[in-house]
Amino acid sequence: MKRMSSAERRSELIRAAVRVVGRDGVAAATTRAIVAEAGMSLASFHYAFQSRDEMMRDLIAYVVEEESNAAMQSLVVSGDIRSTIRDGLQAYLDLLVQEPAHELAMFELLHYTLRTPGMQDLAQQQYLNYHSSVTRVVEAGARTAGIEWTVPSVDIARMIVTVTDGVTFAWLADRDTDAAGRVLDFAADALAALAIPLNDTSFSSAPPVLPANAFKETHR
Amino acid sequence: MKRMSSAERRSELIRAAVRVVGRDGVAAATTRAIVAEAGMSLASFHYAFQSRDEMMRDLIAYVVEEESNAAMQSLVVSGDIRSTIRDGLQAYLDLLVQEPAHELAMFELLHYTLRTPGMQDLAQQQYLNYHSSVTRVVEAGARTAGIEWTVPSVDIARMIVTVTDGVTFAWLADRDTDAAGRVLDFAADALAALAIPLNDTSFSSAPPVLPANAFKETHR
DNA sequence: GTCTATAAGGAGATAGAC
DNA sequence: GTCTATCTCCTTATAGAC
Repeated sequence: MKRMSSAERRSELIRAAVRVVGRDGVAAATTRAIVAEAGMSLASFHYAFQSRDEMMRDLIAYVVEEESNAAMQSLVVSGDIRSTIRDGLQAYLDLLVQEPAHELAMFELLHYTLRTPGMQDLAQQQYLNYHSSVTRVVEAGARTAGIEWTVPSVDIARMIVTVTDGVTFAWLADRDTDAAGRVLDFAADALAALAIPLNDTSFSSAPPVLPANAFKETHR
Repeated sequence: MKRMSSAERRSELIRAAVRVVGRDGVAAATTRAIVAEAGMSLASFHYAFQSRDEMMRDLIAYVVEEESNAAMQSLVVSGDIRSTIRDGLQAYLDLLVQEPAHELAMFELLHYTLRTPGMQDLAQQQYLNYHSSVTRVVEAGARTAGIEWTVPSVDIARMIVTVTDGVTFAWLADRDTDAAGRVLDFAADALAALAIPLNDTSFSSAPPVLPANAFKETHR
């Protein structure tokens, strides 16, 4: 294989590992499977990384970063707050149905961090990241829809993550998309009940502007 | 080791495997680890089971059955429906905090079924079981609390499972018990809003009786 | 029925030629 | 820097003595 810097090689290996994990799962992501996917020799792996665990740490940091970015780039405001929430949740469900292996892989990676000694901190970081990303989306959504949350937005975010995680797990098991949709209906109603319209007559008139879109993938 | 019937040996191996999976995870539950836990020789394993996968199938059927039973045996009615729901959810959270490895193991087993070819049906069965167990609890709870659900009870059950799964995952990652409690507060409010009091003047007077307790573990 | 010993293969990691 | 060949360990599964 041609020469490349250690950094290049690490990045190519990580991207190969992401594909293997997404397709076949964490357990199948052996060093051999990863180098085969990347078209490298086995020795190159250990030239770039000291160990498989070191690579896994980097891989997890990489995907968490990627997902947090994805969460921010898609909130389509659809009139009232209830529709906005419901559409955002639906967009996540669509994503899940379209690429189930990806969501399953994210759960498996979390399990890996929870089971691997010395990596619990990474698991905590992973959810801290999700929750703060979704919090930002929730706050942007409130401004755009002209509402105010009656509970802290970080709690709203946690509820959204709770619902998407729960729906994901059940759907992965039973593939009942209609039932998942009914749960999202319920969640959207319940969350919208925590919003109150901003009294926008108290100031001039211009409704609070700000982001044009954010939401959709919710997280992960 | 002393002689025992094949059935006995299978059951002892499964119980040993449950302990290993609960303590160290699915990946650590090798045939060697299991027979060591059970105090048997490696050959005994393959005398009782044709393969490790066959044992895993039996193990999963065993724990699913166990959990479904557990769900039914604890609903403490605490006055109104909102408190009943909240207390049931809290009991589940207490269980999670007390024995996190157990809940993590249940998720890992579901992943195992989702990833193992020819076992997807088991995953479906697993959730069908949970949902129907919780449905029965939800219906019993309605009768005891004298309310009626405004949506099918199987949907109520699915929402409860969604919330407990989602809360479990986030808690396993960040161990934020207070935040988990706030999500459960919200869930209890939202679910209680789907109940309407039964007009118990329409019949004689005796409120619908029935079970003395069911709930608490919710599922799993 | 139950054991010890071993087969057969896959894993992570490394040595050493180029 | 990159490769092939190999080391060592651990896995599931089986053969064959008792």
